[in-house]
Amino acid sequence: MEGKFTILDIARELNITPSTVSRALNDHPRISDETKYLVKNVANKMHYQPNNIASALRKGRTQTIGVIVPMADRSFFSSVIRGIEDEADKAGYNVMICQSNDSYEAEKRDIIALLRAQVDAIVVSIARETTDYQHFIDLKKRGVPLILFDRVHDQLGVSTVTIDDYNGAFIATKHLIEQGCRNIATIAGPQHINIYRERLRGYRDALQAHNQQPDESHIVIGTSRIESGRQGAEQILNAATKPDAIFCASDYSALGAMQVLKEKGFVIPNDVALVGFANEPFTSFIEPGLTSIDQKPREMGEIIARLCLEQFSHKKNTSIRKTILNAELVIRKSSMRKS
Amino acid sequence: MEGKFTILDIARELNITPSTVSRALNDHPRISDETKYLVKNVANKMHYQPNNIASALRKGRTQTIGVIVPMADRSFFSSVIRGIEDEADKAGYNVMICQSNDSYEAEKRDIIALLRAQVDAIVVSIARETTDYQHFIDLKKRGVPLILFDRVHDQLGVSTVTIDDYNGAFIATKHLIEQGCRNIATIAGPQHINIYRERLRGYRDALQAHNQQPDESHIVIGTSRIESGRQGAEQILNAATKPDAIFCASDYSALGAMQVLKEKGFVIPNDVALVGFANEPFTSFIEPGLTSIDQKPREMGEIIARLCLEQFSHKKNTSIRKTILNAELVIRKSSMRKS
DNA sequence: GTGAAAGCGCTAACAC
DNA sequence: GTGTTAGCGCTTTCAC
Repeated sequence: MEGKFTILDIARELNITPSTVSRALNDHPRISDETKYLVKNVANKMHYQPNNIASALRKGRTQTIGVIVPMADRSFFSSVIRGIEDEADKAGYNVMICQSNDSYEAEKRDIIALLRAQVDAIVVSIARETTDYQHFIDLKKRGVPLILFDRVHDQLGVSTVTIDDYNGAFIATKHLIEQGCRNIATIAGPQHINIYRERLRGYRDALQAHNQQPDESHIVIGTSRIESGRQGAEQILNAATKPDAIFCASDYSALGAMQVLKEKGFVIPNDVALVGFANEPFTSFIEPGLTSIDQKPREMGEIIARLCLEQFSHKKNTSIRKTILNAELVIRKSSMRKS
Repeated sequence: MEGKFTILDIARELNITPSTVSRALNDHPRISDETKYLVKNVANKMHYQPNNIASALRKGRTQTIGVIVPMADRSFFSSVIRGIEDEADKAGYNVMICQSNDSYEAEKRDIIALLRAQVDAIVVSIARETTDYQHFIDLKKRGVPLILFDRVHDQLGVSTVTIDDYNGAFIATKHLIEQGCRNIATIAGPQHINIYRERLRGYRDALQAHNQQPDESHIVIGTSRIESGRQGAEQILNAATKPDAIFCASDYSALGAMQVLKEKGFVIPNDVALVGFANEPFTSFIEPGLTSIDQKPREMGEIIARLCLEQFSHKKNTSIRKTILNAELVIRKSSMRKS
């Protein structure tokens, strides 16, 4: 009972050929309106469902975009995916999602799975573990359109979509300075990942721009996970000079830091102000609310989808585009020392 | 540069026929080990990638499982998906994920998209808005294997995987009673959804089993969202008798309730104890930690995948299986009145 | 504006 | 144990 009818059935019904039916269904310009009308009518009556597999085989395209994210349960990533889906759906494209779980091996497996599924393009936010980019280079060689977002790698010569991480970190740090903080520490992310490098740079430059020199013992490199935030906070609190603020390159590390600060009896923001990065929903419902940087995930997803669609139409034209969205500071209690 | 080589290339190279190559690649029993070895060797050397589209067209199966969840960014759902992926991957199956966003229309669109993608089975956790089940009936008629999980509908005659929501609610309520609570309110979920009906029933029965009669003004029906928890808590606090505990059918409504309780100056758990449902990660990092019911999402996903694979092999045999997993109480500070 | 014919890459009877 | 043959359903060049 699967796909009961085929274009052949429609053709027979109308005493025309399958080619005409195919063309009519696809709104081919040289088919008369009458034929189109007739064909579509019969198709509807028969509840005809096109067999996309056959179409894909013939056309060599599946109308599917593959997406690999480190973790689908981070609101940032799932929102980006939603954005991609929205735009892709409008153009009749499907989206296939894989999670790398921040693992290099899983990321490679995911790429193979998506190739096996014959997706028309692959969209990736690179796994934390990944330091070798050969699998992406191979992808390019094979001619599969590749688009990177958020956690990107610049030397790959592919289109990327990111937010302005540098500026996000800059305005976050500036905000802390404006709140009167004079010893701003930071829990950064892995420095082999572009976004975390940029965030650290933004932090440093903001301090310098306001004539503060960063205290190197106040800069710790961690990951974007809760546990790493806990360790980072411990380490910072053990430094010679006490911090009065911590800028975290991730909401999750900020959360870990918040836990440690509370456990040790520090009052947030009065003793230590806190800023995270990503504007995950939980930032608004923990106590105190966590000031963070919004990354415009939905918008990002829509842009990514449009980039894919563009590549599909222009075919050869490999115009590489680097899109950088504005980061936006969302102020909550964790950093409000002045009313 | 896509899939450069085909079985024909391998066949020519070895002076055998494509059919033999196909059989060798698929470990057909009647092919000699030597031929298999030879074929696989050449395939490797050529970096041969099978064209699954062609295979799918021929076999009428795509080796893909479609999954529709209300929201992929709820940890519960993303963990279930991870479980499905793990098991599916072992059998060479892909997983295609769609989000209904709790919308009936989106759910119908998702089903069409998955059919268009010609998935071999569809796995669904029903959207909140959905009260008409015709689209699922249609699916069954078309012969597409359908498996429901968590938010299921019993009258559909399909395999389902759920946890024991009744018992989960029962042990949660019992736990509150054992902590000395005598006025336990509840913020339930939409009663047209099986899981929320069961949870309410479990709550009622636990009270009765301990000779407490539920106060009807302490039972409010909401959704599984934060805002609904806020409203529910307001309503319960306005009742004639004051509650000393609230059992929430969702972690998110529990979170909303927690916010309201804190804002009004109630101490949790001493004034009002709180229990949620789902064991979302945030339950462990809010203050106080939220006692909740773990739904074994990973396990659930694995079982779902295995059910799919089973259906693929038995083909016709429509043995319907209702799997019910045990719910597990995870006690945190929000309900600990006794040490 | 429509038809004829070939073929995308693979699989599965049916042969022997 | 391997070859022959046909075809999954659709698209697309080339005709006219």
